[in-house]
Amino acid sequence: MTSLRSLASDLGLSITTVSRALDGYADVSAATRERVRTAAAAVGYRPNSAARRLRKGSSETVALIMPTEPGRFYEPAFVDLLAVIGERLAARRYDLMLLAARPGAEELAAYRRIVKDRRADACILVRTRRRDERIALLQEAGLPFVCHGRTETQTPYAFVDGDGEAGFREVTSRMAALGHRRIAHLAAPDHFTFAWFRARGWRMAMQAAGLRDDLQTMCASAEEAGEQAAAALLAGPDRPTALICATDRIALGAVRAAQAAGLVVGRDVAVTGHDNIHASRFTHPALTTMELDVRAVGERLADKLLTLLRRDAPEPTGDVFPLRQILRASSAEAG
Amino acid sequence: MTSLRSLASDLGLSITTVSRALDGYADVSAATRERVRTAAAAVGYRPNSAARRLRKGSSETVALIMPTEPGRFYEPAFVDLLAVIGERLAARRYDLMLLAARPGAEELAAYRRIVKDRRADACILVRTRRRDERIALLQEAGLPFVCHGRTETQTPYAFVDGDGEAGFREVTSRMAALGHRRIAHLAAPDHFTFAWFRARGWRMAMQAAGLRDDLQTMCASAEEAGEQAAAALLAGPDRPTALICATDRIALGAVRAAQAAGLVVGRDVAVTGHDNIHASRFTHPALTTMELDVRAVGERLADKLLTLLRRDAPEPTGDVFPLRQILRASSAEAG
DNA sequence: ATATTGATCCGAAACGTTTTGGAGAGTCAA
DNA sequence: TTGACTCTCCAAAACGTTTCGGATCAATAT
Repeated sequence: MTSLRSLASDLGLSITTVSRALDGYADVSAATRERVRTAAAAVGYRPNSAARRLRKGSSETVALIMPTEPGRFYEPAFVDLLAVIGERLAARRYDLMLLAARPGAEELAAYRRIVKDRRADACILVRTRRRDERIALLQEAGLPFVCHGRTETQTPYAFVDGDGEAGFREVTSRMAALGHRRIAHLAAPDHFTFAWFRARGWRMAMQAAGLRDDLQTMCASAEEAGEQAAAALLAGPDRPTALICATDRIALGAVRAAQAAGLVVGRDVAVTGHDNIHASRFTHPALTTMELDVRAVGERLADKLLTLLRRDAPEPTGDVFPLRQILRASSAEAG
Repeated sequence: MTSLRSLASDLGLSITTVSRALDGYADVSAATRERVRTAAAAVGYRPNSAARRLRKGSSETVALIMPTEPGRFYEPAFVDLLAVIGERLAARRYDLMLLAARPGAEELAAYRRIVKDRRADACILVRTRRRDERIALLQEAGLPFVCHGRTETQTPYAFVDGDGEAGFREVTSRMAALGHRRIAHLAAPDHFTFAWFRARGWRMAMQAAGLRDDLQTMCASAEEAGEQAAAALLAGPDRPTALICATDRIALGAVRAAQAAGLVVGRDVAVTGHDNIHASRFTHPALTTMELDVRAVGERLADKLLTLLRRDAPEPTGDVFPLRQILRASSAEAG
């Protein structure tokens, strides 16, 4: 707990000078600056964050509010994302504050509190929806933020997202090229932007291949939901020969439904997912899927936020990352 | 940004009185206390946290440092745990600060920084190891903390853990009761306390059943590692008929190894895990496993921490939660 | 009548930092 | 000699809260 005061008296300087020396003002001679800095380093001085925040009026904190669903919140590589973002922010002396709130009123209230009390200098939004009230709230409040995922809005905003549309276009046209004709899409709820883009990619590929694009069912991104949805599709009149699932969790359910229907996945029916969750490599058969570089995404998110936090804040921009396709046995393209 | 000052002048009172009224001191009459409180509620006054922290010398923050492995950090229901803890702490106006650090020197340095700079009033430790330097560091520093998981130490400390020993004793003796004689244990690295307890539970059940307890292999808690370890065991001279895996991820690998060896899981060989990860219900066959009540654990962790943070801090205590056994087809007991 | 007590209230200091608005000393030019 | 300018440095205010040590006044005790 060495304070600026004790440092100053040790050095025979004023508090002002020590403070400014450490902050690198031109105000203080190079000699004393060096002297102050070595002394500060020697005693391991680090400014008291509460005092600094009080004085500067900023919190040096970035908030991330997890939308916790009534059941469970599941985001594929969320923990890795948190770790990367946390590291990156810590390097610039920003704290990462984690909050949890149920989507809806409680969630918005949490954001409003952050704005009103200046609890954070910026926010990270995850699980963005096509219509996302959070965006407008933060834009009006003028609080910098960056989204993991896109939303539908006119005003520019900062985001990082995976290119689900291209990814699903690619996997779908691969299936078409393999000779599949009835290729169904098991979509996640389309108020989530990611689900909308993936469905769009599938549809575009179907149209490009001249195939009917009405074999689509929507279900929650969970194994049970995927199982039910797939069972219904497979029991229908025109049984699909390929199931393009919005997420790996849906795909795991679909695999089970197919097996329950007596089909051999990878031979009678192809199944593909998205996320490359750990289990996807170890199901039987292993799941064809696609993957985002979480580290790259996390770093980009943090970097974007940090630039927004500078004084000369530029226009926010969005980045879309390509997906890496992973071919496995469930789609009969590889072993 | 209503301050105590504006509130005071609005009410024609001093800052002192308003502050004390809000804090409920007996110092101020019931009438004015009520008057102040309604006024504060009306304008939505909330004390500036930086000022409060500066003055009180506490940070009103709880830190959680994720040990990020060189590869990836994986903790079964970590996100849910975070959400529950975050909610619970927020109700008492504590912030949850999330940091990431690689285990070892970097991690310890992070804890030291928290201690030295008083960045947090308390810590939550996850992934505790049998020999855990973090414990001693925090105990010496006198910083309150609570562990998710146990460690080996003489001094009392606060923890919440699942009763892995009982859980594994139970599943192992169930296997023995079903007639299995060569029951192997695929253990996680035994510097993790959880792995050590699970191995112990298995061993005790084996001895109680009069079976040889040397069929044990250690491997990382990942599918690949489990697959290799299981493959080796199954290729050995005395092929085990049951594989008790320390984690579901290991079990998923074991299932695959068994299938690769031409065995039918659930008939030729039983496989069980721990965690009840999402995928475990949707593998083929579904995985027998066991589960901890994450919400209960998270709430208990937070509550323990909050009591430690009171002035009259009592002796820290530890709680062990029972595991719920989940019988599925992989162990040929059900479904 | 005076001292004592209790109930309310308040002024001012303190927490540790950043920043404003100079002060003092030296240099240079006129 | 004076004025202007530069280079260093610093005193003091401010951020918004909590808390210490009274102050005021009425009621009660002596």
